[in-house]
Amino acid sequence: MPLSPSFPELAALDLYASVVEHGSLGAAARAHGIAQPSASSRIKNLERQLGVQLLERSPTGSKPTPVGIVVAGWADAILRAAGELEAGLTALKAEEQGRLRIAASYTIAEYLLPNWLGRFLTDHPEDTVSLDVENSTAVLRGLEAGEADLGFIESPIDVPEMDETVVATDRLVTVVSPTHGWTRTPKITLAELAATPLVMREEGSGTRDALVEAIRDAGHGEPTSVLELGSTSAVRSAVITGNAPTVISRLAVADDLAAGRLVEVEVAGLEIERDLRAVWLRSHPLPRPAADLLRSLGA
Amino acid sequence: MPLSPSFPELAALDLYASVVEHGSLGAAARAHGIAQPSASSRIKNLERQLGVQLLERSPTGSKPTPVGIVVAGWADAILRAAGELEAGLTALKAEEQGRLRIAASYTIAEYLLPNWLGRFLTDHPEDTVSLDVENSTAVLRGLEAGEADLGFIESPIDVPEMDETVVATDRLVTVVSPTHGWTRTPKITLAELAATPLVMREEGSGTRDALVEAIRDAGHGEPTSVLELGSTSAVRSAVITGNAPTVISRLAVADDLAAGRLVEVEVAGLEIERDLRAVWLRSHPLPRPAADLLRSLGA
DNA sequence: TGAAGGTCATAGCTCTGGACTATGAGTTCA
DNA sequence: TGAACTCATAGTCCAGAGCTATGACCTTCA
Repeated sequence: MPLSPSFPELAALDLYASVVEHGSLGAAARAHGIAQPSASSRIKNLERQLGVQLLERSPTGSKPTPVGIVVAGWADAILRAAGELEAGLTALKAEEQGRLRIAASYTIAEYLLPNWLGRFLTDHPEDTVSLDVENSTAVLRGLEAGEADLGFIESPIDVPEMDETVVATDRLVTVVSPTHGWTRTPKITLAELAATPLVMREEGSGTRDALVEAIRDAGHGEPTSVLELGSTSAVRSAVITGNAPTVISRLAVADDLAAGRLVEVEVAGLEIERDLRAVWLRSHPLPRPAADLLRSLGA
Repeated sequence: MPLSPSFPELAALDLYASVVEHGSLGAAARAHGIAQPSASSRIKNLERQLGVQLLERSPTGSKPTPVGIVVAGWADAILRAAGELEAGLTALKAEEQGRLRIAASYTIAEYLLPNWLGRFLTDHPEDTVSLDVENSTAVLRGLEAGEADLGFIESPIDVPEMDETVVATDRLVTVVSPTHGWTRTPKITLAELAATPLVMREEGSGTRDALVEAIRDAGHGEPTSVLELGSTSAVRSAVITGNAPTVISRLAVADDLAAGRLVEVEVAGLEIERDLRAVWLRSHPLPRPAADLLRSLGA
């Protein structure tokens, strides 16, 4: 569902955040490299679009109104998400040219790398990072071919000439919307899960394969799907607004769980964990930026 | 720090998300009520701004490229945050006119209510909600004066004529950036925390008071601050980019913890929990929309 | 095979809206 | 009292995004 057509633009929210931070329209204008009257009119326009007054203007500066404070918090969340896109994209765009060349699988690239890179680039402004998103085998191939310095993958490797270290853990979790009956049950059995139609990814997805295998190994046959969707975020949305459970990467729903949009359900006997690993060629000493990045991950 | 000046606008990201969802530019254009060539040029412009090709166009439709898939995920996170602002603001704007009138404290209004309301309004499109953001005493006063049907507060109440139910729990957590030494220590003592300069809110903030009290009660004197900031999000940012710990509401940093931008540190003997409660006047039967909302929270 | 119904891109026109400069009014402070 | 801030208004200008019309390409089906 598209946003309302009169929803303010990112540039306006960004400017507003700066006004709150600096305490004046003029200072925010300077920070954004625009003229003060432009800032003034942009904020006025923002208030018109949102339909509320955000600022108390005075000859000594501008302070957010009570409503403005709440809006500033929400705007901050949007801008943070935008900052991640920017950080991630910078690396994606750098392609082969970065000083630190990373190859990573989808899940890691989407949910973890933008943060890691953002932090890394703040600490090491002189470095540049390039990112390639591929599946695990392609990541390993890229390392062997010398096209990447550091790889991030989701499965254990079996390659003697590579070193590895675990940098994070992912787990498949069973989640439902907060109104679902399972939120009031202490623990679901694997048989119950297997008997319940789920929202699922299409066939061939790694997540789906792992779940099917776990249920089959436990002797409960095949899980059935009530809906099959082509992307993780489509599955998320369907579960939030619908009434069917799904089994999904915890990374993909971490913020939904934190915010209460989704609730995790414990399933007895279902424990699908995977370590997320950094890998690199043992024969080459780890380049300095790569070692710095690993260190900043606490690895 | 402002976003890059050529950062794409929300409208463009929103349109792109629709293209990925519908599989064609024309269909997305229809969903947004614009002409197909406008969508075409907007997406082309988006690709120019981001500097990457997002779509594989063909006479049968458009599919995201590998890069496009990753970008779609990031864009989705931005749009979700924008949706929350929209949901929250709709209620704020409704002021006194909503059928369900809510009064809530800042923390709940900022971090929880947009979700709750978004879900509630999806399930009950015929209802309207108005929201007032105030401190706890004002919330109770609003209920007594009949200006609100349902209140949300962070402290226990002591008013016999009110009913209440716990809808969520907040906890003050000690957090540091992932590079901080404490991430490698099993457990910090309260004395250590008290002896370490912290990033803090200004004096008078509820969070700060609770912490000071806990440390004083344990006989460790007064905590010191290395930096005092006026808003929760400013504290968050300072801890993420800096090297000092803070003690902060878990709700405010839930996504940072999930994404690894911040790490929680356990402090022996520091356990500051508060139940977040819905409250209402016992004398009035809870209006139907209010009861619906509480039910959708699982309360 | 050819017409119908999809896809997307290009061309050319229109006009809105945001940016700028210049100015003025209000407040604080030395 | 004047300098140095604050913000708002007025007037001008032009880039950019929207629209319609059209054409090329592909698939489907009678």
